[in-house]
Amino acid sequence: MPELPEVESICRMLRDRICGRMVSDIEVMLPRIIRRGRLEDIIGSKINSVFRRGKFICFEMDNNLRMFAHLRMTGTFLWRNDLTSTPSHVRVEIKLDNGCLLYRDVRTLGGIWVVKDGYTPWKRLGIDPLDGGFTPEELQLRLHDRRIAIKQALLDQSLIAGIGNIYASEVLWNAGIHPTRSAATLNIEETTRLRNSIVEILSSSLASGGTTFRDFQLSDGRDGAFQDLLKVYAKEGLPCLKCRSAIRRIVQAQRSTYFCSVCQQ
DNA sequence: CCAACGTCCTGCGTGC
DNA sequence: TGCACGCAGGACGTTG
Repeated sequence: MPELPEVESICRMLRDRICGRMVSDIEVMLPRIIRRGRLEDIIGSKINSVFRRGKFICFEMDNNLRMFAHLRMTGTFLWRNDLTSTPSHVRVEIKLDNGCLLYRDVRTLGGIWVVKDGYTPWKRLGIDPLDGGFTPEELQLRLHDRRIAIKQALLDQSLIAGIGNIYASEVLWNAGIHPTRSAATLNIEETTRLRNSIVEILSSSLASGGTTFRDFQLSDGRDGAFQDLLKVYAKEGLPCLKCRSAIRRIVQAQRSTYFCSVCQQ
């Protein structure tokens, strides 16, 4: 499940390959992946820039067109210099003048939007954790009136944009905060710890993203080096790395949460 | 406004 | 062995 570090890593690697290149052809194998607009409209366009907004990827074209992509659970972009060996589950092919960009998505929950005005595929997008404005005070401001569990608040993209289910558990363990705590009950010390854990974990994961995705084999996040950095996610029953007590798993809002009931209060 | 829940989708692991 | 079932979860629409 690509979260901020994975999506940012993908953007950075796509940038070198496709910026300045022209779209020569399009093939859509699964039409419902295209959520808005017609992908064929970008044929003949040159790609000016690639950037990330939360977990969305934005491709900016030279003729006022934009293509957004969201990878959801299993989406990924693969680069091929030629199409001699096509991987499975490729839903969209975007042929450029120097190779081919493949959108691969096993569970097909992801989507692509093609727009020409100021339309964005998101409703409300919260602050980016790697943005300079993401201060403890800013986080406190966004959490102080939320009575939902802090774990759920971290997953709310309209509050903070980019954290997914894996890093939500990791961040709370790092900050020593219990996942079921109401977001509004965090004091400024705890909020500061949480803010620092978010920045630290996302940054370090991003830093190791380069090695994870070398050869442009971008995976769904479970296959990469990030797996080795995880401290609690999917570690139920294993000893906590701080206190050795067993990591527990609970379900919050139909999603798994992993935590240490001793270290996290 | 907030909060909770259903929906979409397929590969894989489990149990009988 | 084969099959049915449940689980994984991101974002949005609907409902309360």
